[in-house]
Amino acid sequence: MATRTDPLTLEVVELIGAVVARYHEEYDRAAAEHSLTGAQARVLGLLSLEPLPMRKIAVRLKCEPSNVTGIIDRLETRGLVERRPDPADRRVKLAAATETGRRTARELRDALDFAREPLAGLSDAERAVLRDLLRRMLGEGAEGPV
Amino acid sequence: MATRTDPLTLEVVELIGAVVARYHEEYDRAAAEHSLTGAQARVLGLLSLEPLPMRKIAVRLKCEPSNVTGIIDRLETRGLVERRPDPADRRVKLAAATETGRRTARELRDALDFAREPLAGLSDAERAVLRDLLRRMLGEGAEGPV
DNA sequence: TGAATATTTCATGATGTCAAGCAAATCGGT
DNA sequence: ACCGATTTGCTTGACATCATGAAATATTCA
Repeated sequence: MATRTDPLTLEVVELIGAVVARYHEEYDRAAAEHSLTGAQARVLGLLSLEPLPMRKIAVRLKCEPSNVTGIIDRLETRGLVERRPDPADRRVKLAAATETGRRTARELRDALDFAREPLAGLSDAERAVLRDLLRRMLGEGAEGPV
Repeated sequence: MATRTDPLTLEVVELIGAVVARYHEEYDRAAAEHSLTGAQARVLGLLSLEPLPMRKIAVRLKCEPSNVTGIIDRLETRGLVERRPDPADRRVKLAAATETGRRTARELRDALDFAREPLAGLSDAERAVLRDLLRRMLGEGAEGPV
């Protein structure tokens, strides 16, 4: 069994650190091209799929709801998102991407090279192996993707 | 060849997103146990290996040097880091971890379960495969680890 | 009615950028 | 070798974003 100090494990951990760094670089770069911050791009991506109450956005982002207020404020100011009342519960405000917001989110997804470029060098079989290893690494506790 | 929309590639990208999220959770949690922010923990980790000029810390963090000033200020206030003059160049200030800082950095590394826990389920052979796939994913452009 | 929920506001702090400033090193022309 | 101009390293200040926590408000639920 591997201890945490064996060279192979250490190298894998280093590589994962490099993947994390690379992921953020790409994400922030793509966001910046649309004058968005990473957090704004992430929320816009969520809302481009479906409107969400503020509270649920906070859960997805793992942050306080009061924080989400500001992020949505800034997206709303730029016309990418709008607040709608929830007909079922008047306490709730649904944040929804506008048409412009959905377009921006699509462009952002397309610009995110992290998906294609680094994986392009791997064959289908290798990608399948990678998928299985990552799945097992993340274990059962990892339901929802980002 | 895989397009960016084939289901396998998409799942791998999702899994990588999950790994990134998990990595940060673990890192920030470990840092918070020592009342450190993620950025502070990262800098302290760097400085526990060797003293660095402010400028080089900024390069490692990919941020402006003026930002590093504040981070080092806060670490210095808590006695984890000290500024020393560089004998070779009097413009330069070397940030160095104090004895307390090195101890904190060591405890932090030990508390970082991301290294052991998720990888513990993989055999040596599987870890080797994972290493090779990650290496190829990152390509040649990925010299320095985090 | 009273407790719980959803959102916002306010205060505060960490992190990030950029522009401006100072001190020290380096360069180029004489 | 000298001296002025530029460059380099760091800090400061102003400002925006992101994050937390406490308090206020409105609405729902028991």
